[in-house]
Amino acid sequence: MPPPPAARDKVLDAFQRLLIEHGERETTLDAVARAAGVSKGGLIYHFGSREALIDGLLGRLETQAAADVVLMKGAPEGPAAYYIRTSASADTPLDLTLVAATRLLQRSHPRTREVLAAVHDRWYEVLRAAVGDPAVARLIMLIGDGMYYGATLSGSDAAESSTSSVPDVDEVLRLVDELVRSREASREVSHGTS
Amino acid sequence: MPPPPAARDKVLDAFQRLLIEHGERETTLDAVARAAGVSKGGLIYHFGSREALIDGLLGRLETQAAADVVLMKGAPEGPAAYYIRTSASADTPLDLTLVAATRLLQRSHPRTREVLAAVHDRWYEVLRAAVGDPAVARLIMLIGDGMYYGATLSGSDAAESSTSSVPDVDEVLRLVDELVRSREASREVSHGTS
DNA sequence: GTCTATATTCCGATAGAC
DNA sequence: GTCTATCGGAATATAGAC
Repeated sequence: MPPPPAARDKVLDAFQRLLIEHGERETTLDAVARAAGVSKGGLIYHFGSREALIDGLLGRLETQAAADVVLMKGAPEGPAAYYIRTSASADTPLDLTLVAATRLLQRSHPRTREVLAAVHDRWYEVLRAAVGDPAVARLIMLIGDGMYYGATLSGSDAAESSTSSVPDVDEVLRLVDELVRSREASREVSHGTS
Repeated sequence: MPPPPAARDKVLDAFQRLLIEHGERETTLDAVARAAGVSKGGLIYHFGSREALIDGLLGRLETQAAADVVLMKGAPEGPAAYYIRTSASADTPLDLTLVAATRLLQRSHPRTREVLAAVHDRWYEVLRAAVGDPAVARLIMLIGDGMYYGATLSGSDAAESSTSSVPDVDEVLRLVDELVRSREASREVSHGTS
């Protein structure tokens, strides 16, 4: 398999960047082509339509997410800490693709939502296998998702939150660890009950 | 003060609905006017431009959020449980406005992000005042935000999650309660240390 | 493969009747 | 206050040269 054409990736990069910085409305084929440094005709050669561009973005998301699941499973600090820590940042290639895809969310267009939900579910499966308790696994997902949401609210420049409602990652990890240990302790007391 | 004109609210309702169901791109002035049952000229009379429509939406969000803060402070189950519980649903008037505003998020347009961040910060202040520990308050916010994010991923129709990664609200509340009590216990042991 | 030029549809906003 | 009609510009997509 030959190396993938660089132009395709440049176009997808520009597509993502425009979605994040200027929203769906201003992300026209013209603007994407200009930002990618190609002509509109050149863009259309790689992605035959606007829909094809979205498909390309979702395909990239699935690839990057699959690679992330591998990293997550093998993370030295464990999948839970890995998930929370990576959810706090918003500047890795996967983060950019994820935020860009979120900008395309809408009810009448199920594909984007389906891919996002599928990726989400795969992360959950890894978490569930790592921590025994499904309820705790779900809670860890919620915390990670909350950090991800907060990262999209602040403008990735950081250091501009009005109050100190932005949490520190290590602080969060400490609390989660505390909860997990508290749960294990309470299970030892009444092992197998109810 | 006379009762506010019904047409304005009908237009804002349609604006929100279209943003949520069809995204920013398809939410044109034409489509909003049609969905609201008025003509384009009639819409423009109330909102002189597209920007004015967005301002109207953000103004409504601030009003509804302020009312929600009052309810949150006086909630019988406490602000923390109230916040988590309301974050799980996505069909109250406030939820609709919030999700619609989220569809307008983009870096180059700071106003939407500022309003969303300000609302977020006010909720945090109530939480912080209710639970003593700021770290726990931040964690509760994260969990609520995570539930909100999950609610936007599933298509509000519910009952269609591929795996069982969607958490139950009461289960989450139980875990949070467990963490709060575990924290209080550990503080009694070493009160005021480090 | 990448470009320019063009066809067609549609959007936001204005003008002005009622 | 609410409507119809319309202008200027922009968006998607196609045709075809290089």
